[in-house]
Amino acid sequence: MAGNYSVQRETIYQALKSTKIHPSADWVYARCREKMPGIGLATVYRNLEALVEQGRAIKINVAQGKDRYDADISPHFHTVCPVCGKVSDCETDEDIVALLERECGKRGYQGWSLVFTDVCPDCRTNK
Amino acid sequence: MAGNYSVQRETIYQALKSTKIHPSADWVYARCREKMPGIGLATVYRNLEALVEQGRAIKINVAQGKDRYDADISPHFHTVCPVCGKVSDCETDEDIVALLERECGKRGYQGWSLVFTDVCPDCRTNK
DNA sequence: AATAAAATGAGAATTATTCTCAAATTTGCT
DNA sequence: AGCAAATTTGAGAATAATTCTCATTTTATT
Repeated sequence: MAGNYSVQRETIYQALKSTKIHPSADWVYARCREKMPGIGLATVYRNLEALVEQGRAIKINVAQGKDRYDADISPHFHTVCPVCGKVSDCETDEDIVALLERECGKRGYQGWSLVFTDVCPDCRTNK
Repeated sequence: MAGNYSVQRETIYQALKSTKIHPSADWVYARCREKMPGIGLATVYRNLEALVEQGRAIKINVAQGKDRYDADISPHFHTVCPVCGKVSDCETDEDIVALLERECGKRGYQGWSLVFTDVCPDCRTNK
């Protein structure tokens, strides 16, 4: 297999690793442009997908339109704010992780995703 | 509060209740047009959202673009096929449900969603 | 260094969803 | 039942997110 590396891809990966906000493609694009003004949006989309395929990132699908990405591939839970769509990490109970991993294996599934709904502090305040 | 009823809304709800495929808006649209040829696509989108707000349906966010809806509002798990995006119900372990409900309450969250990744039989065959 | 393979940037194209608004339906009242 | 106010509809335009195309550049292989 040839290829599999480009300056852009690593820049994108670094940008993704640098944050815990579970950014969308356009956030990553803006971040990358600071270091690499010529980078294209399509390149960002392409490489985020590539990172997911390579197992270096995960994609989180939530309402509010945009797909979100996360370079933290360890098994963990997320919350989504039903008002603004913000995705956050939340306390991840290791016993539940173990249970889900076991359940997943038992059923022959490839993975799981546990997402809680939680109005975020910002949206709770502005209400 | 006035309003809150229309022939269209009930037709859309019936269409959604009639299937277990967790359809997207366009599927519901096509289904409704059989009984009500003049119905508009925007009406379907509007009412699916309304049903979710009323707690009569849930929205399932998965990759592959389209949002999916489900008139089954009982707590249950889903699988998503990473190849074709199909959403299915899967065996829902009541002990895990109870655990997640408890965890949710303990944390003050409003709800949870547990989705497993599983290549569906069709995609397993065509490979 | 030469060649093949893969990735890029730009913008066009596609897809899903939301918005706008005049007309129609439904609701609440008398 | 009849009427006004409120809500909802259908059609198509508008928006937003993502994917595609393709000529050029970068990376990998010899």
